[in-house]
Amino acid sequence: MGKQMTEMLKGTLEGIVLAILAVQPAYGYEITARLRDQGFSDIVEGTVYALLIRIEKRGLVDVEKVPSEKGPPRKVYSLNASGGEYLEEFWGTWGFLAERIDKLQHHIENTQEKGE
Amino acid sequence: MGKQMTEMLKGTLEGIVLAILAVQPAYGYEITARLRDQGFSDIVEGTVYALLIRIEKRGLVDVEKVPSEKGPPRKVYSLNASGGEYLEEFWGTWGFLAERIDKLQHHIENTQEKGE
DNA sequence: CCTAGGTACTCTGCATAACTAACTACCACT
DNA sequence: AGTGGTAGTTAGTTATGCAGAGTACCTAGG
Repeated sequence: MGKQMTEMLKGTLEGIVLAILAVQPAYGYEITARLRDQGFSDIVEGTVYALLIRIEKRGLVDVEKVPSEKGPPRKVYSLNASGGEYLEEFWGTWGFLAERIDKLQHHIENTQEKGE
Repeated sequence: MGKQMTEMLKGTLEGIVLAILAVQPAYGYEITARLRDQGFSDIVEGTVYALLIRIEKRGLVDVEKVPSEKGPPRKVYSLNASGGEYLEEFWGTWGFLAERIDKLQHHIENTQEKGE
């Protein structure tokens, strides 16, 4: 989706993945596939795996190794209490930002109506 | 506002500043002050100036030096045609991302209603 | 047997962008 | 001379996503 999206995903991708895990536990390959289904077609596998390791190190998720029928064992991640709090914080930050940006956008629309 | 906001601003701050300039031309110090007024209380001056230089190098804005009564000359930035296109693209990218994230959030709310 | 391909995860190096923190410069007032 | 508000610059750090290659496990076809 281009450079703009890449930069915008910094900081939001983490929340997106945590939100996916809040619905139900999942493993990396599955999360990547789900992101692709939801329209994030350019998100790279390596990015997701790195992110998962990061949030694991921060203690936001619990991990369980589960054997797979079709390949190497899966690392199934699930959101824990700490991750839940962090996700709440994320919603707060996101909400704040989204509100300001929406206001700016509407302000421009109104300006253009009157102005040009 | 903390680390989450810092990361989330990557990619969006640029759009925010371009949007401010779309309303009317402004200089760096003024933009910083306006951002602070709008609730981005922790945004650092250096960040804004660096961003302005970046978008100038990319040709998204025109610059004019205007003497100030109260200090060094101001660099007044105004959005040009190229910047306008880029801002349109930004709205598209932002809209896409905001839509997915909002859907995820509502999905979680519904899941929690039924589930726990 | 061994090659191709799907599943699943790891790793190194790179680019970008925001932050920290200091600095320069101009002006007014005391 | 010193303080403080205005206005912009710079060097170094950190965090995160991408590119691209590699490892490992399993199944099916030639």
